[in-house]
Amino acid sequence: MHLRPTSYLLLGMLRVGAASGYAIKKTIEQSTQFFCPTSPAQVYPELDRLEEAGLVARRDASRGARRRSDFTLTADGREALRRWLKSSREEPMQIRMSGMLRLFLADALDPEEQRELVQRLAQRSRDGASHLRTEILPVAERLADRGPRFPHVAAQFGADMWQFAAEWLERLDAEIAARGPVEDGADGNDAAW
Amino acid sequence: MHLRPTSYLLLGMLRVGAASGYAIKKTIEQSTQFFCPTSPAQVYPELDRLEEAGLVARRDASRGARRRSDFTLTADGREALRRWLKSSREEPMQIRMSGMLRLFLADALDPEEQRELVQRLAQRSRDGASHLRTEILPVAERLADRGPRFPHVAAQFGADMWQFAAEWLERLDAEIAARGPVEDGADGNDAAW
DNA sequence: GAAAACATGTAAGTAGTTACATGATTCG
DNA sequence: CGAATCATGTAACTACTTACATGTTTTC
Repeated sequence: MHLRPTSYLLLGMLRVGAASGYAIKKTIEQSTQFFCPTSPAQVYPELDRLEEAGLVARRDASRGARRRSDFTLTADGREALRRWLKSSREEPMQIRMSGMLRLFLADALDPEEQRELVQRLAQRSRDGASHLRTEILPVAERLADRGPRFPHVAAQFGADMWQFAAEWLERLDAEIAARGPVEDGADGNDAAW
Repeated sequence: MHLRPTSYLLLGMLRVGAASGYAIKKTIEQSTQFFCPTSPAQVYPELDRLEEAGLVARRDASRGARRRSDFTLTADGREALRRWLKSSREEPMQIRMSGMLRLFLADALDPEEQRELVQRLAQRSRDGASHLRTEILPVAERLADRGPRFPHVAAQFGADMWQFAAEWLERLDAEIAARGPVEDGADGNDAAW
């Protein structure tokens, strides 16, 4: 069976102790959502698939009338995760950041509007950094005390990337401002490519 | 009609002079592929949609028996692009980078293997930076001479982000190395979350 | 006893991919 | 004249999202 990044995410979540589908979904919200968005509607079917493949074991954990399953990694599941992490066949190199496309297309705006756009993108980058620092990092830090350290590493990495982006965009804004009133001219549809 | 980021990408490509579906596809490969992947199979149907919505105008440009269409932005299309760039309703904040997920899950590896992973990710980040600098930036620079400057800005931004990531990961590798032989202990399935 | 959060899922739809099909033209 | 590239598309599939459906338990 073909495993996707999402599959490995679930295996990894089980590995660090999130036992039910619901717990996985919650954990994702507090940790990987910012770089690997995963909706609840993916979690349950994917757990079924993983069970079918023998990578996770389901155990009934219903309490009273409330249906509930707990999952654990099987030896195969553990091995599949390790093998994937060790394989050097990586996904294509991409860095997708909301806002990059707008930046790329900003020539369609007047300089004043360009600055507004760049400032908005810088603000959002600052927001991203601060969200990670206040909401995600503390959780990851607590987790690191008891074992898994890399969720914290990843959160720190993300926060630093956002911070870097914010500063980069602030510098860009200053540059646009410094260039003063337009001397561009290329506002039409100049066939330049 | 609902327009997606891809739609605005096409409008923007037409704006800077890529006239045919094929030209757009080629231009994407040389510019936005790294942060906004778009397959050829998306381009032609999307152009149809944009034409139907009156945002682009098709002009027959067949030469001999070879069918071919050229497109231009209509006033509506131009306006739609500008409106989107000015709207502050932005996509959710995300920074998706291949490799982040592996980093997040790296606790499943032994320290030696963790370093190998981190080194591999650093290498790929360096590759990303150098790809942008050698393949994408020069094209964007030539374009900037004749008008649109932001493709160059975006490429520079991307290259700098990759560079920052590479350096960050190199530091991480050094830290793991400095921590010396394992003192971790949490290799099992400790329910920590 | 109402609201929030727990817990699990399905249905319908969107976005995007891969792989293929077709043929024309240009270049060495 | 064969290969590469130009040029346009379709079919089938995969991944993922949004919105909904359903009921339970805990907490204020």
